[in-house]
This record gives sequence, C-alpha cells and structure tokens, in this order.
Amino acid sequence: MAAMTEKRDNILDSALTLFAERGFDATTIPMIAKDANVGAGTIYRYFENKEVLVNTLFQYYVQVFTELLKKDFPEHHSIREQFHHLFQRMIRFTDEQEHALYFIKTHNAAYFLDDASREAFTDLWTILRDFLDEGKAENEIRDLPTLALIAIIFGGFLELHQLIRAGELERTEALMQGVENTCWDAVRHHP
Amino acid sequence: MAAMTEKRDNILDSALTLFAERGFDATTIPMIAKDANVGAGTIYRYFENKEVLVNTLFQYYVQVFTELLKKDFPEHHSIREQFHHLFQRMIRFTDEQEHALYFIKTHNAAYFLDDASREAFTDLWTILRDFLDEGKAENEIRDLPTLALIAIIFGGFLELHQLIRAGELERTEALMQGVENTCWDAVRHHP
Amino acid sequence: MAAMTEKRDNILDSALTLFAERGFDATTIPMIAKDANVGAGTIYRYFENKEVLVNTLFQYYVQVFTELLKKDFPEHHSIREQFHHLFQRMIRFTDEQEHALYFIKTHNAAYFLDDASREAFTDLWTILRDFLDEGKAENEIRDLPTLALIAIIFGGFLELHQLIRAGELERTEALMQGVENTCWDAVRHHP
Amino acid sequence: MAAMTEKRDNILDSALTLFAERGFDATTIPMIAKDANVGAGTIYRYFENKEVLVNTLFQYYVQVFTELLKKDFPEHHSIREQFHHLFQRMIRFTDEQEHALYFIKTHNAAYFLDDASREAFTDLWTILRDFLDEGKAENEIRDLPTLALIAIIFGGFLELHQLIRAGELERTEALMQGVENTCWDAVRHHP
DNA sequence: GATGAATGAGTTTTCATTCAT
DNA sequence: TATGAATGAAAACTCATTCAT
Repeated sequence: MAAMTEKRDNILDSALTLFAERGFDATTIPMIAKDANVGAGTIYRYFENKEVLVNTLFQYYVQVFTELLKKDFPEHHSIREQFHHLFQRMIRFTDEQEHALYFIKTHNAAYFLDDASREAFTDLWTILRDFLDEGKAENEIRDLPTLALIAIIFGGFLELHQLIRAGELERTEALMQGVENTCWDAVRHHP
Repeated sequence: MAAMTEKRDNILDSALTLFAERGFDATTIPMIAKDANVGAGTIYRYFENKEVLVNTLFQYYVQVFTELLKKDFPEHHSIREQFHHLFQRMIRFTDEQEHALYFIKTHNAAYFLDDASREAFTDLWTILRDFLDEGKAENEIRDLPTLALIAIIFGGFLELHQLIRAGELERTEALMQGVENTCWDAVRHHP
Repeated sequence: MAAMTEKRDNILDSALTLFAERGFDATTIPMIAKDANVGAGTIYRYFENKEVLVNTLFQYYVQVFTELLKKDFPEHHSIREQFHHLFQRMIRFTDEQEHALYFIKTHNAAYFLDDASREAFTDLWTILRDFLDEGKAENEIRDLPTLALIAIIFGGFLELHQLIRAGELERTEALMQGVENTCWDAVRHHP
Repeated sequence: MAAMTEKRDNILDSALTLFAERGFDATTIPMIAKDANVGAGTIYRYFENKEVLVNTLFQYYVQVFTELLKKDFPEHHSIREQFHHLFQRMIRFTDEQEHALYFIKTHNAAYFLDDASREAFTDLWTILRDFLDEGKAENEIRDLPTLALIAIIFGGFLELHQLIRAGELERTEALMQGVENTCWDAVRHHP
C-alpha cells in the first residue's frame, strides 16, 4: 500500500544523510542511488534534477521543524516556559531526524536554494524572532538584536548536536537539561 | 613579502574567500585562478592539487588563530579576564580575516582534511578546553562537558559572525560587548 | 478495423506524425506512447523495438504510395496524361496522409533503414523511372538522367508540400494545377 | 599561425559532415570529437553546448551561401542571365562545400534553431524571392506563388545534389547544364 | 616560471527497453 | 493483454590536471 512512495522516500532519506555528511556538491547521484537501493535513473522519475531534490528536501524538513515548534506552543505561559517548549522541540526534532537539522543548517545559505526554500527558512526564523521580541518587550530577554540572539542559540545548539552525532559527546537527559539552561542563561535578561 | 610569493598569497586569499562563500566542492580551480589573477596552471606550481591547497589553507588559518589566542594570554588573571582575552582575540581574528573563521568552521569535519589539519584543529580546541577545565576547577564555569561549552560559544559566535558578513547585522562595539556578555553568561557558573 | 489492431494503428499514426515533425532520433518512445494514448510498454507488444517500428512505418507508406501510383495507371494514354495521373495521385497521397510523404522523404537515406525498406523505396522509384524512360524513348521527356528528373520533380513537389503543411502557402486547386504544369514543363522535351 | 583556430575549424568541419550525413540528433559529441581529432571536452571550449554548435554552423554556411549569391549579381542583365548567375553560384557552393547545402536544407526547420539562425535563413530566401518577384513583374517568370517557385527550384536541385553526393549520379558539366535548363523551364513564363 | 588550451575521467541527465502487476 | 515504474547504458557536459609554448 505504502509501496508506491517507498522509493521516493528511500531516495529522500539517502539524500538527507549524504547531504548532511558530505554536503550537496560532494554527493553524487549514483551515491544516493546506491544508498537508496534504486537505479540512478529512478531518482529522475521523482525529481527533475539534483537541485530540485535538494530543495524538496530542504523545504520538507524546514516545514516539519517549523510545525513542530508551532504546535502546542504555550502562548499564554511565561517566557521561560515558552523557551522550554521551543528547546524541547528542537531536541525532539534532532532525536527523530538525526540529520535533518544539521542538513538545514549547513545548507541554508547555499547558492542552489530556490525562492521557496529561502521563504520556508525565513518562516522558521520568524517563530524564533517573534518569541524573542515578545520576551524583550516583557523585559525577560536580554536587550541584544534579536537576530544575534537567535544566532547564538541556534548556532550553539547545532554545534553541540554535531558533536553528539559525531559520537564525541553522549546525549543524556542531564546534558540536554544543562544545555537548555546554558542557552537560557545566554539569552535571558540578567537583572 | 617578496614578489616571489605574491602569487601564492593571492591564490590563498582567493581560495579562502571562495571556499568560505561556496564551499570546497563548489569552488573550481579556474574560479580561484580568475579571482587571483593567475593562470590555472600556476596554482599547481604552488600546490600539488586542490586538496593540498585546502589543507594548507586550513592549517594556516587554524595556526594563526591558535597563536593569536595563545599570545599574551593572561595566565594569572581571573577566569573572566581570560575569557575576555579569548573573546576579543576571536573578534580581532574575524575582523582581520573576514572569511577565515567561517571557512574553518564549515570545513573542520570535511572528508578531505588530512591528519595535519585535524591535528591543528585539535590544538585549537585544546586551548579552549584547558581554559574551560581550569574555570570549572575554580568553580567559575558551569558544570557541563567542556566540549559542549566550546560548541555553544564557538557555534553561537560564528553564526553571529555570518549574519554580520551577510550584512544582516551591523558590527558595532556595543553589539560585540553584548555578545561577549551573552556568551559569558552562557558558560559561567550561576550561583 | 477491429479493436484488436486499434492500438497498433494509433501507435503507427502517432509515430508517423512525430517522425515527420521531429525526425526519428528526436522522437522518444514515451512521446509516441503519450500521443497514441497507450503505455510505453504496449509499443513493444507490437514492435520489437524502435527501429522495427520505423521500418514498418516506412515500408507501409512506401507501399501504399507505390500502389496508389500503380493503380489505374493509364498504360496506353499519352505521356502527358500518364504524368497527370502520377501527379494527381501524389497530391492525393499527401492530402490523405499529411505526413507520410514528408516522412518518406526525410528518412529514405537514414542509417537505420533495413533491406526491406530500401527495397520498397527502390520499387517506388522504379515506377517513376520506367515512366520517364518510356517518355524519353518517345522523345516526350527531356534527355537528362532519369534519376535527375525524378529528383527534381519529387524534391520540388515535397518542398512545396512542406510549405503548405507549415501554413506558409494555401493549398488551392489553382496552385496544384500550376505546380503540375511547372513540373511538367521541367521534365518535358522542349522542341 | 592559423593554428589557433585550427581545432575550432576541425570541429566545425566534422560536425558539418556528420550532421549532414546522420542528422543532428543522431550525431554524438564523441563522434564529432573523434572525427575532429580532439578531446570531447575541447568542443565545449569553443561552443557552449551542442545546440550552439549547430546554430553556429547553420548561420555560418547560410551566410556564406547568401553572400555568394549576392556577390557580382548581374543587376541590370536579363532575368535569364540572373537566373544563370544564381544557379551557377548554387552549383559552386555545393562543389566547394560538399555537405553545407544539404545540411542547411535538412536542418532549416529543426526544433533547435535559434532566432539568429531563422533570420539568416529568411535572408537567404529573400534573395530568391526578390529575383522571382522581379521576374514575374517583367512577365519572364511563371505566375505562381513565389514561395512555390523557390521550393521547386531549391527542393529539386537539392534532391539532385544528394544523388550526386550519394554517388548515384555523376556530376558532369553536361548534367549541370541540363539541370539548369530544366529548372529554368520550370519557372519561366511559357507564352 | 607562468600560462591557458587541451584533455579524459567523472558527473549529471536521458531514454530505449524490461518486467512485475 | 496492457501498463508504466524501474533500470542502466549511453548521452551531454564539467572540471581537475597536464603540458607545450
């Protein structure tokens, strides 16, 4: 029943892993085909070309991540609780899709991204921006340009995630708890 | 310095910029040659091949950065002062070599890095690790795996630096001061 | 006629049109399948491969044309009347099968034609050759190599037919009459 | 001295021959490269892609032919003498460039021709059109649409030329003389 | 030493053909 | 019998590297 899109999914999965591990340009179509257990030509039945493939992948995961952050957002709770929500979802996303966030991060400024991809990425940042702006208005968040704050949290977390992926750090609950606190201490307003 | 190495320097400069902007795999030798105003063949007089070029570049800038951090390190001052030293040097390095730190960051896990490059990168982390370990021992730094702390500072700062390079954020003294405080609040021990 | 060969006919019709419009090499099997409203695989139920298809098509239309020319040939009438017969049938053939003659013409020297196709084409020329040889014997047709005369009539007429198909010239009875006269004046013996 | 464009010329020569013999779509880049004694990649140093190559070739020979027809045109001589001039130049062109006219003819309606190619081809027809229109005005040329007359002469002559190329007919002065008369009798006004 | 034209190995992409359904 | 998804061989095209000048 689900067999109809199985190959397409395999291709996307393989592409995600390889793009995350080696980057778009160092990943060849035959590499993806081999990893996905399909013929090279099959990839072109599902994606017009390599750039369409990478943009499809990018948009998909950015949207999944965006929706995950948005869903059940504790609108009327404290800024700290909202931060906790966002952070936990970010952790969950990296748990569920080991390579997705790293792929997003390493490719979000790439020359081959199309307008839809850029727009999707902007939507993602908007969530974080709105949250931080609200927090600054309530004097709960440090008075630094919002973009800078996002960069610090996002950049820091992802660098850490990469270490876990590389096996240099073990992902424990305590570590995750500590990292959340670290990031919170980074961005919160210190009286 | 002398005219003899002028071409070599031009090649390295152009390669640095292009590798930082497009990545190693998307940068072609003719692109570098054109940007450096030399013939494509000339690059091969100075570097055996493209991988040797990128490794030379990587090692060079990692070492320059490492030495910059080490030089005049305030060994016997407070942890906060040592942090200030490191942070200011990091800022200075990005000011002087706009693309170097981003290049290091985006290529430090690449498949084409040789042992010397990996070792140089390890040396760089060692400086930060030793500093943080000392700080933890003195109870001035948060009790989180050192690697995690480095990731957060390094990752956060670089993400911010990218925004400045992209023109989305203006590099002011106030911003830099704020970012240093943010990072310090991230890693310091909160009583 | 029966439903059993309907698909085969659709395939042949579509192939004829596409081969005439784009040529054999620029026409893909999926193009033909789509135009014929059949699956690509279906084509292979009726024709072993693409070359068999084009040869089948070529032989079929060459034979239809040959028979059309032969049928009711006014054996014992004047050369001029025989010429009229042949010319009118040529016109009728292009009227009935818009693309057939042009397809024959543009593919009659192609690298993929098999012996049967070449033979069929030779048969076609034989009719014209015999007619012209007879006319030359009777001193009604110009004394020029027969092949040359055929080339001039055939080539000229087809080039004209192309202009009509392309819509650059309107097919009127007067035009057709004029073209017949033109061709007759070309080949007849001028005292 | 002329070595600088030698390869480019070899490529164009080989492409002309192969396109004329097999057609654009059945001719591969490696075929051209082999025939021209260059590497396949070399072709791309001179021509952006295969379509640019074929358009360059087409425009070049159409222009050469156009200029040959125009040069020394006997403006104030009789229509018959003008016809003689045009016909002799057409013969000369096929003598000097065995494949060029046949290539032009078999590719002048191809899907891959660009605007410049189409325009160049229109210019060529304009010469013939102007000549015939003038002749019709002087009542020396048959009263048939000009396009039709061009088609007949051009089409007839080329079909003949093809037979000579294929070796089925020998190119003698007498034959050429006869063909010119044939074509003249086709288009001239018969009182 | 410096160059950039030339190359061919390796890439992306197409399409005739097969075969499970 | 009919299909069209899947394939891989072969095409177009790119680019690191070489080498004659």
